[in-house]
Amino acid sequence: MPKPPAPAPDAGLLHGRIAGWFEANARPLPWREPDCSPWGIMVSEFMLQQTPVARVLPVWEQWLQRWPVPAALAAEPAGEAVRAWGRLGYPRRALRLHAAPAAIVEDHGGEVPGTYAQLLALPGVGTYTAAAIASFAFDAPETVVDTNVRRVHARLVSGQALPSPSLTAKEMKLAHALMPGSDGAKIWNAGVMELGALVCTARSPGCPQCPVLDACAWVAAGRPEPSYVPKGQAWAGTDRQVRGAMMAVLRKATAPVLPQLLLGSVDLVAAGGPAGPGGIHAELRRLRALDASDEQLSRCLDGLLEDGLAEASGAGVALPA
DNA sequence: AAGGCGGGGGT
DNA sequence: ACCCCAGCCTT
Repeated sequence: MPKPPAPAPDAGLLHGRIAGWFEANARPLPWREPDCSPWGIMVSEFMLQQTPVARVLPVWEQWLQRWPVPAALAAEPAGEAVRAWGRLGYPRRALRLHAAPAAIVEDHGGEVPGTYAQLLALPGVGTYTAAAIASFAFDAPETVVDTNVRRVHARLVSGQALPSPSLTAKEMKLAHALMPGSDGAKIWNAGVMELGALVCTARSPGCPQCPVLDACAWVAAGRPEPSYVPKGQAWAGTDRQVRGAMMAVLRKATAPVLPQLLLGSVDLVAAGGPAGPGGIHAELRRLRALDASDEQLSRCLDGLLEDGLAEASGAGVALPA
């Protein structure tokens, strides 16, 4: 009788090792506590889209205290969400995290829905976030693939230093194939993510601490260099920087801001106002310090209005009501 | 498939 | 200085 080819890799071994490592090494994050609501998990997932855990923690605590259920946030103006978002970055996420509860109230009786398809239909919820909420909040056997998971799979199974620039169908197929039975799905999803975040990091992986070091294809291959160089995002001088500075002004403002102040056509001293640190005046000076052109300032303000991150209010501009 | 969209801490 | 982070949406 011919010997069947050994499955490569031994998924069962990986499941046990990573689950054991996770139980012993997982960070105590509040959205992982057993009593955390699906809403709390959903808020964490929105905030964690491209923002590291350490910066999310304090803002998440404030949001959950202020808006303990989706309906509480849905009842507020969008601008309150944008203001409470603070400096987490990508403030469009705050708009979406404000719009999602409206859809939850409208379509799901105020309760975060529990299926992948229902979640995917919510504003700001893509394939990753839908799978993550379904898995972590509802223990649904969905396949969660984020940047950490992709990197772990690339190394452990594919022998590559880094995953491809964008998620491919082949990667998703591999991720599905590696999933354990539904009993272990949640721990597997969370465990692989945590392994990528704490040990199998992008820059300097802690291979000596890895629970699956002996099974790693990348280590077996001698840890080859990445086959491509990730393209970094420019920052200085970009519209994103200017938009961010304008949003910082609007968050600090307690009244509509005259557009001439944002566009730089009025002298700040002549405009008066409080000069103390931390106020709107300080944020305006930071905006001016970018030395953006009139065209760029105008383009950025128009963009913020277009995006709904700001709106006209009387003679000025303010966060959306 | 590619590009826009924040911001800060680690290296 | 540069890199990276629990991505999503539009073109």
